[in-house]
Order: sequence, then C-alpha cells, then structure tokens
Amino acid sequence: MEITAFDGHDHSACVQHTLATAEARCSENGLRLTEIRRKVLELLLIEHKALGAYDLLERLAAEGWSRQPPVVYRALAFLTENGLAHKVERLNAYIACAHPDERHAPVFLICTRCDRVAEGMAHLDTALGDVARETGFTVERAAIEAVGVCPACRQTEDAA
Amino acid sequence: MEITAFDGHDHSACVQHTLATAEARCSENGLRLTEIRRKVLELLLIEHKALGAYDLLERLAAEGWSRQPPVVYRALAFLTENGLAHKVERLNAYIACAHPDERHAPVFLICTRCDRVAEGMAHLDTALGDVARETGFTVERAAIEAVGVCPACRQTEDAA
DNA sequence: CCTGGAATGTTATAGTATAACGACTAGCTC
DNA sequence: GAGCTAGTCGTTATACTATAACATTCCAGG
Repeated sequence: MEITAFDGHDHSACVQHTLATAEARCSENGLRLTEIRRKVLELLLIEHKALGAYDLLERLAAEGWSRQPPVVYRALAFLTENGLAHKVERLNAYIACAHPDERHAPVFLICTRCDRVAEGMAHLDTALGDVARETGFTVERAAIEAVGVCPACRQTEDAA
Repeated sequence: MEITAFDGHDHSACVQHTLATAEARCSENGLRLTEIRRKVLELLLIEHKALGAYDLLERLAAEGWSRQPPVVYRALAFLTENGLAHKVERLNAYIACAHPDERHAPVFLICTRCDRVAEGMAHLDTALGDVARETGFTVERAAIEAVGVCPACRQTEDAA
C-alpha cells in the first residue's frame, strides 16, 4: 500500500497522473468528466488534503464559476459516486481518492494538529468480517476514520 | 460480542441497566450526570436507534425543556466525550453506546432500508494496524461506519 | 435535424452546529 | 457562613453544510 500524504513526493506529477487516470476511467465507462468536475478533482488533488464544499466553491468562484452551492455539490456527487473522491464525514470535507484503481474501503488518518488527511485502504473482510458474520448484516460500503497525530507533527511535538 | 440492535430483547431492562451503569461510571469518575444529560441518554436508549439532534430537541421540548439547540448539543457533547454515546457521522445522528464498559472503536452497521443502526466493536490493531504501522500515524480514536442491509430487511427482500 | 436525457444556472430554503454572554449553582477554601 | 471558582444552564444570534425545485442549455443517438 502506498500512502503519500505524509511523505514528500513529486506532487505535480502525482496530480497529472491521477487526472489522466480519471479521464481514462470515465471515458471507458461512458461517464462525462466535464470541465467543472475535472476542475474540482484537480483542486482536490493539488491541495492534497480534505477541503470543505464552500472552500472549494470559493476557489471555483476565483476562477470565474458561479458561487452557488449546487455547482460544487453536484460535481462532488459525481466524483464520490464514481470513486474519484471521498467525503471525510468527520470533517464534512472532501478529498480526492488516492487509490481510484482499486476497489477498497477507504481508511482516513486525520491529523488533529495539521489537518492533513492520508487515505489508506482496508479490506472489508478484515475490518468487518466478524461483526458482519455474527449479525448477518450485508455490507455494501464502509469507511474507517481515525483521528490522531501524523508522523511529522508527532516529531515536532516530541522535540518540544 | 453482543449485538442486540437487530435482535429481539428485553428492552426496558436493557435501558434501566445501561442508565444504572452510566450513573455508576459518572460518580466513580467525578462526572455529573445532570438531569438533562440523563434524559438525553435515556431518550437515546429507549429509541435504540440513531436520533438527530433536532429530533432529540423536539422530544425534550415535549417534556418541558427549552427548544434551543445548545441545550441538546451540550448534553450530547458530554455523553460523547465520556463514552456514553456516539455520533454516527454518516447520519449526523447520535446513538447511545452499546458497550460503555469496554474501550473500543465503534463499528456502526447502518441499514439503508430501515435506518436502524447496530453497534459492534473493533480492535484498533486489527482494523488499522497495517496502515498505522506503515505511516507512523498515532491513532487516538477511530470509528468504522458500514452501510448495507440488516438481516431482517434482507429476509423481507429475499422473500419478495 | 430533432429530440430526450444529462448537465448546468439560479433562487430559495432546509438542516446541522456553535459562539458568546449572562445568570445560577455546587463544591471548595478560608 | 462568606466568598471564590469552575462548571452548568438559559438565551440570542449566527455560522456552516446541504438540497429542493425549476428554467435553460448541451449533446449523443436516432
């Protein structure tokens, strides 16, 4: 598993690669990655952290789009429904999917110090197997959200 | 692990027992389970499902409390901070903790058909061990939220 | 073409949550 | 018991998040 949010990495290449992947996946599946949807995904990728809907809306407005909430909520709905982004429920914020190629239950590691969010993957069987089996509950989708301290912030605090 | 939400069980006994446990825990720890906090916990226990803050507020108002949002949000903050209730982020709703005695990461099984929510427990090591180890992220709290179909609803649908 | 479904623009409103401040109370110290 | 202090509660106002509804435009397939 790769988890890049807490590492240094070539970010502009990472953005371009993910956008290209998203375009490919959409055209394969007959989905329309329209200009605004692409732009929202790009904003999420560039920022590389979770952004609130109204924060995104400001950035869209700065580039000439309308400032009406449905503008951004519709784009986010498209992206989340098609596995290109996730909502981090705990933050009421949205983040580009870091693993769009693989079917997975997202695991969000939310740093309470710097607000950055890393996305890992969990296998549902591992995380939920026992519970689901005992209850007979059929899991359709799941997410794990953990709050804590990322390595960088921990190091800073330990030094202090 | 006991998971009672999808079973039949003696509900009034279950409510009384949990309230008694909560009182005991609070007095042990020097916490004040005031009248309104106790009432909110009782409402959550009686309903045995996730309730929205404003839904709770209505019920409180029906029993003579003020209808101002802070009334219920403050009680909910107390209950969630002290492990007596949880917020189900996915639903913006609150539910009494089903396992107040044990330190755990809650696992919510949210039925999309009947809206009932069952709470299981996960061990953080199991659910998050790999991810946390690889990244060096220090997990403070975590929750798993799964949406799907509960056994009762599944049976109904299979029959149809 | 032209037409039907998808996407977008816009207005309005619904739903969720907290800031801020004053009044009151319980428990503590002297 | 008087006075202090921290916590709790009542209230007003407001901030933040999200969607309903409907008109208009776009565009792929017939």
